[in-house]
Amino acid sequence: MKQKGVSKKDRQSSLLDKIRKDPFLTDEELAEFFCVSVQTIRLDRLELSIPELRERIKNVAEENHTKVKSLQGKEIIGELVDLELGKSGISILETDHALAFEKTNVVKGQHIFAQAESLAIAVIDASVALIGVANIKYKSPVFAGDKLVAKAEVQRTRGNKYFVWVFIKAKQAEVFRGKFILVSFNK
Amino acid sequence: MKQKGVSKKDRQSSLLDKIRKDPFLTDEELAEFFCVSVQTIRLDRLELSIPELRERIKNVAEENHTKVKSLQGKEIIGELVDLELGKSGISILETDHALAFEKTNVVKGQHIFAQAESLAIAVIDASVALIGVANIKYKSPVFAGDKLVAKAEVQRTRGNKYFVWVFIKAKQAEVFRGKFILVSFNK
DNA sequence: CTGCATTTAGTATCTGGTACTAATATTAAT
DNA sequence: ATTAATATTAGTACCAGATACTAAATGCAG
Repeated sequence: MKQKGVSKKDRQSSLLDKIRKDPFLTDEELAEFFCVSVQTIRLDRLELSIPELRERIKNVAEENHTKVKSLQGKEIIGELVDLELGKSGISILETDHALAFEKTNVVKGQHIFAQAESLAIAVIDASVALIGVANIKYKSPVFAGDKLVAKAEVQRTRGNKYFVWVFIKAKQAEVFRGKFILVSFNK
Repeated sequence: MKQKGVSKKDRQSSLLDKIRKDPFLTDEELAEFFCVSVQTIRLDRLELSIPELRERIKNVAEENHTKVKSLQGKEIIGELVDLELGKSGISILETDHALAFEKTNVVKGQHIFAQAESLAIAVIDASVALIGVANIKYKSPVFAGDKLVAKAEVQRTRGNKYFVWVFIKAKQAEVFRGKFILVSFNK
């Protein structure tokens, strides 16, 4: 049951791999690659229930289309629910497994940090502020599903420097606190 | 030059919008929506140089396919160039405008933080570690294009807790330092 | 040599189009 | 109202990349 080197089984598993790596290949290109006829590729796809090129492309597009949306929605990480420019702000971040470590379900610190930082920036005015120094403490781990409520308060300003405290709570408990020193550039 | 309500111009700008929002619509569906013939839709697309459905889907897919790849490639943010598990590690992150504020070209703190954090985790072993506490200082701003070299060192371990220092330099100058306290879960 | 799996070939058909030609509104201006 | 320009619709031929189906050719193993 062997031919010029590769059996049907080998070809099929290799086909799966090939298509997984590059879903943009036509049957014709695949046929050429495997040195078989187009019909053979089609039979293989049928047996492995791999959809046709157009379906594959559509799947990739659909998958990531929704992903991009959710990323765009997070220009400011978390939802800004209150804002007094130059004074204070509140944002809420609904965490989920996408933000957490797979095995432990613990939300990655960078997301918590990003929420705090983006809120701190929003309070001053995102477009022209920059983080100078931050002093941060994670008080306790956050688990996927927790709703994070971040409060930012401008402590004081000195010239073009802003000192902003951000506290984040999940279920009443404080999980994060940090001081952000922001420098404004627009005179 | 007006018909049952909508002029050509209105229809076309509305068409642009419609397709931008949902690139997965066929000419037929669009024709039905606008109550015109399929040919009219095709003329409109021609005038507005909107590609056909399959091209649109392909574009979405391709765009996000590469995006997903680069995100996957950044599971560890920055490139790991040296690693002694449980002891130390070095990663390099080439920054660009995508990581920076548009107007000021200053790299957002969260990316620097993410590099440091992911390196700290990598040194211990990503799969089972978690950030407990971090104490961070941004020493000076980083500009898009700067190459960030992060060094991590495990200072000491106590039980399942690891104390890791991370320093990041850009052009010899230290731009970041932080202490990460990691807790390992796998006994 | 026989028999079954595998591979190849070929035809009809489908979708969602392009490219092109031509006819038919619609409407503004004279 | 008539005419000219604009907009819309209709219809045909064709294409890519397939599916679905039938049939023939080629292993290759027992």
